[in-house]
Amino acid sequence: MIDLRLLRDDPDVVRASQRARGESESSVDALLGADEQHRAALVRFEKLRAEQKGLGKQVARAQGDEKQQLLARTKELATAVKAADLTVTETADALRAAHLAVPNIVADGVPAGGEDDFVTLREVGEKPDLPSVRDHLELGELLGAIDMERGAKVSGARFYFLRGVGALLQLALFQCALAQAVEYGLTPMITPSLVKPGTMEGTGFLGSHATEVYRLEADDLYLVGTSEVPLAAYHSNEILDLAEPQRYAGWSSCYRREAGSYGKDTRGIIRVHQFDKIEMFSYCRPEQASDEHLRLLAWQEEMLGKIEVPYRVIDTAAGDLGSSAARKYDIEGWVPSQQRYRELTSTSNCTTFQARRLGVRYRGEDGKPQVAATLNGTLATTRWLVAILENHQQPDGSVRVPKALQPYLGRDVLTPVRP
RNA sequence: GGUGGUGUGUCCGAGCGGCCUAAGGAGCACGCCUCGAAAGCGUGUGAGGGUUCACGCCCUCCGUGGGUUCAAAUCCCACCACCACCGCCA
Repeated sequence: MIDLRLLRDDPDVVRASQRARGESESSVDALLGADEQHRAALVRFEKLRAEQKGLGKQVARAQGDEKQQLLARTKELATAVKAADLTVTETADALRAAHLAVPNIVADGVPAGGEDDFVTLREVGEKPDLPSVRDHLELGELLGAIDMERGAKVSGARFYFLRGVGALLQLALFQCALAQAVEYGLTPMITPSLVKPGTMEGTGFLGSHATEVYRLEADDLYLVGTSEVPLAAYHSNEILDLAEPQRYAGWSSCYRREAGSYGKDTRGIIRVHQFDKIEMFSYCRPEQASDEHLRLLAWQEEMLGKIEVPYRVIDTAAGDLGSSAARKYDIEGWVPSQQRYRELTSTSNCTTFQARRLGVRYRGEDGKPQVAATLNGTLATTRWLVAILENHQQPDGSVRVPKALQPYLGRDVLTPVRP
């Protein structure tokens, strides 16, 4: 949710942000109107309520006839108060709905436009020169590392088994990532994969992402699509000490319905219903957020360096940000079989947008609670295996293990289990 | 799954229809005392919102959501969490 005070003081900033996203400005005016109506309703209610409380005290003291007269008046008042209260509730609900409909204000410097209007900040690493290219699934099958066929037999399309060196490789990658996180002072976390509706809603994933989310109807719980959800809600309705940013690295399985992506990336483990991920999450003061964002990005690049995969860093355009983010950087790794870059990480600066909804605050210099800023960024996912396998493949189908992962895997090359 | 109990401010804890504008204590902050400290004494001590140029005034919040009443922390209903015991499973 955006800051309503900012909206009242400077609605044009919000309108400009909407234009950059390619979204309608009418939602801004709807929010302004809802805010005004709500405040008017509040004033009316509070006036009546104050009168009711005052009279209530007189009733308590009065006797006989006087009491009866007072009771007659307070009865009328009670009806009026009830009606005014109902109006407050209604306008509050309308305000909330209008509030939720306005996405975060785009940060200065974010490229305008849609999905294809990103700006490439840099390209790093040498693309491998491969005489013949096997894709990750072919390699995964040769190595006995990925079993899509049985994934489909057991669970359906877009499910898979990681087996043998595949399972070990993922664990090695994740342990490596977690070790880096710990080295930089992040608190490692293993988080719940099922969350309550309020948690899912509070983190903003029931908005435009709603169709992406698995819901367990019998228990009214949701499967998370990222540990960002439990990590963001972890400190909800708390007042934190943010002298230093509080940083976490959450390890969880992630579940996505991938509705509307029929036919896209149907081969292999690039787009699947379930995968694992280590997600960094940071709570900090708003004025530190953009520095913190670059810090998360640097840590992601360090991890990419460790798996020795060529990548590019892109500054996502406003129209492709998602509602919570003010700015988003993606790192895309080179996928030789597709001769293009594919998203491996994403880091978002949500400024105060997410924290406001979740009630995450800190004490400012004056001791008053202020809304915190939140940021998140990927540190490793199952999809990285695609880039690792393909970029380090050798003509015989074996795969070189990046140096940084060797200690965690206990070997420097993965060899086919069948020719 | 069943039965019973509990849920109050930073914490402990009283309150069980109307001076609750939430007692009392602890903690914390400041001040006095002191060479300094402890003890003691005094003062203050939550969040959100509305309104106002401002001082201030007002409203909401006693697990959550409903309800009863002129009036709810207090009564009723539902839900949630925690504790205890029983059952079941490992």
